[in-house]
Parts: sequence; structure tokens; C-alpha cells
Amino acid sequence: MNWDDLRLFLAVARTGSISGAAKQLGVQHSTISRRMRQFEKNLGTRLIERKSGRYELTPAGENVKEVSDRIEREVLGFDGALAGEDAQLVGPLKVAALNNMASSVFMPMFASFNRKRPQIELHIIVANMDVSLPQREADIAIRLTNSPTESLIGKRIVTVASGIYGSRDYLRLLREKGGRPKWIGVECCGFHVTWTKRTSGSQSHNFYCDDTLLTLSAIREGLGISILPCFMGDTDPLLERYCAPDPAYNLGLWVLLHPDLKRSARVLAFRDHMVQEIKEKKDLFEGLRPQAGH
Amino acid sequence: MNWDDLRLFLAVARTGSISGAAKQLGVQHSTISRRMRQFEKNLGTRLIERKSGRYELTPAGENVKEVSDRIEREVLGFDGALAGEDAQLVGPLKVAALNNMASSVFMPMFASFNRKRPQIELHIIVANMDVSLPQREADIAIRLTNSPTESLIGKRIVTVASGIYGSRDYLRLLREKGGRPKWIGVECCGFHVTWTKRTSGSQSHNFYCDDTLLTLSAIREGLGISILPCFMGDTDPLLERYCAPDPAYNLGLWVLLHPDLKRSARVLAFRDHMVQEIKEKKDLFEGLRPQAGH
DNA sequence: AACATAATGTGCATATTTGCACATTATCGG
DNA sequence: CCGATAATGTGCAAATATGCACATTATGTT
Repeated sequence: MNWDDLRLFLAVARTGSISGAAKQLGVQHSTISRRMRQFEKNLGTRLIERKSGRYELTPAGENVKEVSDRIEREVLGFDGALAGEDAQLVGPLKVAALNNMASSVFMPMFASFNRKRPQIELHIIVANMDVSLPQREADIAIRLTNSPTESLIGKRIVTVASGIYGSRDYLRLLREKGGRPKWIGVECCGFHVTWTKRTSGSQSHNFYCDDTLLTLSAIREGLGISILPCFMGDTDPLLERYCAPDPAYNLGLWVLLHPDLKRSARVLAFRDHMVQEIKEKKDLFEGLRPQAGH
Repeated sequence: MNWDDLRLFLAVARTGSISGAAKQLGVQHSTISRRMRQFEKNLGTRLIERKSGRYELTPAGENVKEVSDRIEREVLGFDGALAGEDAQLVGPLKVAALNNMASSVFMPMFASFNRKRPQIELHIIVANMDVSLPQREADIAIRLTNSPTESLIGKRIVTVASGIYGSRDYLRLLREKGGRPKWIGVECCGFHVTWTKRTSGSQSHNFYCDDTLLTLSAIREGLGISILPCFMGDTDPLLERYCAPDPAYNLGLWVLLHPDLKRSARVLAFRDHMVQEIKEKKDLFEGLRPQAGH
């Protein structure tokens, strides 16, 4: 019996669907479907049954799930202990960061760390939702928040200011013709959604972006204005500030790690590197580098 | 992390070598070697180290072995429970039998079971050493022994008589010329080794066989005489008995299963089938069918 | 009932893993 | 030290697993 099938079954049991498990494990749903069928065939019994639109566990499946839960705890326990004590500056390192930051301001920082420490395999995980450090989905998370999860270790390195940006052409036309600017709708995170709603009033949108990078592109296209972090708005030559940053938009930039990993040499090496690099760009993050011409 | 790597690591930890683990798991040693290296790389730490001709565990490896032991217990626990309650006459069934019996007298019996129950996937495991039923290396074992493992369930179905056989030509020449016969050396099992030594006296051998099928072939070639079970000697037209079976050579033929599986429908179906088939050939096993012409 | 969407299944191409054969290294005995 | 054997490593072909694109089925809404 392949023990790894238990890990896969556990994902199906927890999500209640094949597509949910596929998403959680980062593989194709067809892979999950096939492996589950084969696993059940090997065992000679059904573990899951289709009921009212979701998969429910058979009695046998309940039993196997309990076992799999215990196995996961065992695995997470030693995995955490191993990684936490690892004094080697070698091996994999999973870093979770927001898509907008990872592909822009942070990428040069990742690259310089990679050049300095090529034996450490960097795995950048971009997601606009928090990845779970306790579940070892990542070793380090770089987060924008004013209230980080308390059980994680880390500090607020800089404050990230945000302002309202529009393209230069769009704003020039707006100044010539007057009138109210058009707001781009955002669905990237509750924070941006809330502030966009408050600032734009009851204006309705006909264009929505669920990622800040998309918002940036939409602004460049002249679709309107929107809230952007200054490190993005102030570094794009086609954009300019519609108005100055409002402290109400401020968020903290945190480099967080799980307590289990506080002695892992490569995690600490990466953290220290990022802290230093971020501090060197403190002005940019805090909105003190507006573009010339504003 | 692939949980199945833990199962593989456990085999290496227990056998102290890559080739040992490969043999235990039934895969190529190169597969073990590669997967272990990759597993260690993924973990970022060494689990095994080469010391005086064997692999020993690092401290981290000791920790992971304990976890893997516990996981194995979990897996064997539910696997046993699942299989034991399985009322389906479908799925895999692993049968362990000696090579000489599996390929001769039992094969027609396996075949008839397979024709009767094609939904049951028969896996015949031949080995001249006991495979472990508690470790689920097999579901059923057919064994020749006078003292089966007490914790297993099963009974002695027939007695297997053995006699000393030689080829017809060899024995005819021996009778014409007189003299003492030459004994073929055996290394197949302690039982045969002991009785060969006692019966042949201090005669030394220059030809050894470590499998009864090999012994049969050597006898056919006229290399000498040797002890063979009657079901083998009495069914080969080129062989005849050098002397009658000696009850001292008798062994019991047992069909054994693990207590966990005493309610598994397909295990019981196979057991019942074999018991019936073996009883139908009781005379042959007990040496009551000598060849005509003896 | 019709339609849209989500979830699952299937065929085929691609990627990955494994077996095989040979090479290299390590160990043991003379 | 040398030779034989056992254990491990490597390149390549074969086998297996997975991703992708599409098909089919299931579910929810109008």
C-alpha cells in the first residue's frame, strides 16, 4: 500500500470534493479522481460516497480518516522539529508573498538572496490569501496587515502607504475637462474593497480587478483611478498620484515565521536578508518617493 | 512531502542497506537509492549515514524512524481491520507458497480458483522462506511444517511424505553395477539439509541445489539421489523411488491465515477452495501413488 | 423545463519514475 | 596487496503517473 494515498484521501475527506482536494494539494482533479479510485480498489472497499453534491465518508472511510489525521500529526510533528533544528544553509525554502509584491518590488530581493545562497532552493508561493504556516504550506510569509496572527513570530518592518493613482493621460484629461473621476472596482481583498467603497462613494463600477497587478494595468489603460500601494504607483512612469497617501490606508509589512522554525538556519538567513532589503527601500514603501512631475 | 517515502525509509532503517530494503519492498535497489536521496534532499537533512558496511541512522533518522514505526502500526491496524471485514469476493489476494509446490501441484488449483472467481486478483508470492502474514506480505500462506506459528489460524490438511528419488536410468545402472549411490547436496531448507546429511552419512557433495525444483532437475540429469516430496517424485515419469518413504521425513501441509482476516470473504473462499483441492489429492501427497514399475 | 455553472470522468500527450544493464565503489578473505 | 563478491550509483529505455483539453454528469437558478 502506498502511504501517500492516505494524504490524498485526507484532503478529499476534509474538502468533501475531488476538486477541493486537487486545489489544496496543487494537482489536477483528474489525478485525485484516478488515485482515489485506485486506492479504493487496492483496499477492496469504498471510502467515499457521493451524497447531495458532496463526498461523504463510508464507515470504513471514517476509520481511515482518523488514522490519516493521526499520521498527519506525526508527520507535521517531526517535519516541524526537523526543519526547526536545521542548521544547514541548504535545501528547500518556501516563501509566501502577495502576487503584487512578489513579482515587483520583492523579485530583485529574492534574486539577490538566490545569488548569495544558491544551495537554498527558493520556492515562491504567491497567493492573495494567507497560506498556512502551521500546515507547512510555507516556511515564511511576507504579509501586509495591521494585525498578524499572534502565534507567528515576526515584526513590522515598515509601513506601506497607499494612495490613489491614475494614469498621467487620464488625470491630465480630467484636469482639463473637470468632473469626477471614474473608480475601478476591486475585489482583491477586504481592505481595498472597503476603502474603495468609502472613498468613491456610491459610484458603481463596471470593471473589477481581483489582483493589484490587474488594478495597475487597468489604471494604465485609463479605465479610472484606484487605491494602490505607493511602492507600485510611485514606480510606474505612466502613473501619477491623484491625491496624497492617506494614513488610513496604511498597512504594516511583516516577515513572519512559525515558532517551530525559529532556529532553522536557512529560514533565518532569508528573513534577515529580506528585512535588510526592505529597510533599504523604506522610503519607497512609505510613500516618500513620489514621481517627479507630480 | 510524500508520505510513502517514510515507508521506504523504514525499510532501509530496518535492513541497514539499500539492497536489503529493495528486496523487502520488491523494487530495484536503484529506485531505493534515488528515492532516499531525494527524500533527504527534500527534508534538508541526512537520515542515514554509511558506517562500517551498513547504513546507520543519524539522530534525525532515529526520530523519523520512530514516527514511521508508529505510522506503520496505524496503517497495519486499519488495513487489517478493513481486510478482515471485507465481505466482497473481489479485489487482490496475496498467496504465499513454496516455489516447488506453487509451480507444480498447486498451479492447477490456483487456476481453477481463478476461473471460478475472476474478480479476485490472485497474487502468488513464491519464496522458500516464510513471508510475514502480520506484516501483510501475504494474506494466506501455504506451508510445509510440523510446527506452524501459533498465532496464525489454520489446520494441517494432509501429511506430505518424502522419499529418496533417483532417475530411472541412474538407478538401473546402480543396480547393475552395484555400489553406493551419489547424493546431491541440498541447501533449500534446514529440514532437507539435516536429513540428507543423516541419510547420506559423511559423503561430501560437489553439486548443491537451494530449491527443490533444482534438485528435481539434478536428479533427472542423473547427478545422484536426493530426498524429494512424493508429490514431486511420484509424478515425474523419469524418476523412481530409491527407497520407500520414511515417516521421519513427513511434514504437515498447512493453509494459514492471520486472525485479522478470518472474516474476509475472499480469503476464506480461497482457503476453502485449496483445502478441498488438496484433500482430493491426499493420496499423492501422502506417498500412496508410487509410479508403476517400482 | 432550460440554461449556466460546477464537479467529475476520459483520451491523449507529456512528464516523471522505475527497471535494466553496466559502471563504480566498498568490503572481505586469501 | 589482489581478486572476488556485494553494495551502490548512473545512463538509457520502458513503464507509469500526471497534466491538459474536452466530454459527461450533477446541481442550482430562473
